[in-house]
Amino acid sequence: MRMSVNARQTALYELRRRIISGELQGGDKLRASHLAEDMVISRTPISEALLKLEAEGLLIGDKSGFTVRSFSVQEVFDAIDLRGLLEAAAAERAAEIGATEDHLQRLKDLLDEMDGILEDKNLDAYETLNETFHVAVLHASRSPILIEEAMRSYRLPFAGPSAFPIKETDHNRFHSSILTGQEHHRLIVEAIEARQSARVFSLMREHARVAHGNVEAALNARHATPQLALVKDA
Amino acid sequence: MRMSVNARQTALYELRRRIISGELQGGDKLRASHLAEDMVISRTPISEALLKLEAEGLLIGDKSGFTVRSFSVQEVFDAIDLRGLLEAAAAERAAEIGATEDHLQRLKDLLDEMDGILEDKNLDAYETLNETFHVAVLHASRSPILIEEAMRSYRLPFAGPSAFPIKETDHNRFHSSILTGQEHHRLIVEAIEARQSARVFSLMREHARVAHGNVEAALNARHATPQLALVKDA
DNA sequence: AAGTCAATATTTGCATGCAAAATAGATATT
DNA sequence: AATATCTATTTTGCATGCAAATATTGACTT
Repeated sequence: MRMSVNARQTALYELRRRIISGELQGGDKLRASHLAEDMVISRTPISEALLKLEAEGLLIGDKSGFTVRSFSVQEVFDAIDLRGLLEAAAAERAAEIGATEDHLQRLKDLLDEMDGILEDKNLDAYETLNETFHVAVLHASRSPILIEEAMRSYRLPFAGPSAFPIKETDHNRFHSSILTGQEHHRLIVEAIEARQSARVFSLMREHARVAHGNVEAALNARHATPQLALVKDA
Repeated sequence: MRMSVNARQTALYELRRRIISGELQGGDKLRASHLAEDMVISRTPISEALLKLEAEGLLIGDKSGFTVRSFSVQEVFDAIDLRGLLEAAAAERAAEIGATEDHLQRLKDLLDEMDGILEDKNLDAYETLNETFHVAVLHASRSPILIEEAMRSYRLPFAGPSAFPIKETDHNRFHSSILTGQEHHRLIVEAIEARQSARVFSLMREHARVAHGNVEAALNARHATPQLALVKDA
């Protein structure tokens, strides 16, 4: 069961995995003592992990004990929009201060690479690269505060830019939402380069909303998508 | 030294206090063992507090040990703008969905109360009420995700809506920035009531920027303002 | 059946012990 | 003087023990 060298990491990663994989359901009460026994480590690193995951927003710590948080559909949408908002602010800032040559080149390279991947229909690889692209936009803002906070918003398993809950269930929709997304990416880089800060703000914010439709589709399909394990049905 | 009933709270609050008050300087390395001895509690609750404060952004946890984080002036501005952005999103949402009668009434009551306080020149009380008002705007959004995240942005001692670093040093400026702020508040409530979401977004975002000037003034005055203790000079 | 309360069993909060890691100090080497 | 090497000291990571807090059971009452 032990997954990494030290107990602290074991506790944090394994616990997070269990939560976002759906192995632990929203509402489940967590017993530090039981978890410790289960992972064959002591309770000390477990408590620490519980505290961290509470700060991350995956657990709710009422007095005496932690409970796995569950999210309403509206909260899922809000978390996605929040990510869009923060990314939009970063893109806006990048346009305002002007992206460095390096940052701009990196964005263009990523665009090209993603184009290549789309031609090969290698959709799995796109998922990863998509997140890389989003992070590259954040970095173009050169604002540690914005970068930090936007990346924090990625932690909820359904909110990050690489969350495609329909990947398994609806291949067509997945493919077409990727095509739309890639179109957005191109416009976003273009707007940053042209220093159109207001425009890139709108573009980026809207770009995140592509995910709304996907979440809805996945929920209708009622397939047990791990990324939506924490979504409570109405 | 022990300040509250249980050691966990003692550790967290006391440690946070020491950081925000400037008692601990940016860059200082924290020794759990020393802190524990100093607060007459064991190292366990100290470690937990360190972890929490790292998640809060006040500490940086490099391998083996925590260091008090310090912020550049630009980072202070960015943190203020981030708060403004999140509050703006909440106000926008409130306008979009329409604030409930209760929320709107609460906002108006707070406006009146603040007016009264300004007439009495009771500026200290204004500080608290100002934050209450901002929180009331957040709640009008009825979005737990937004509320949570915006309030999180208040934690940095210079970023929250009740941070007036010039309160002590420049009474005139303090007073006039409050008057401007109160003007904004009125427009913000008006815009929420009129469901003018785009307008209230701009208003709220700009409202946070009042704080920029105050920070600059306080830094120029070079008085040791505790709220700016973590700001590293260029 | 539902509520009350005592008795019991779990579970947590927190101190502490100890091995391992990190840091600081001292001494030698270039 | 700067660098490297070894040693002594401090500090951390984590397990564990124990009292206090919490949850659970079940008998008893309404």
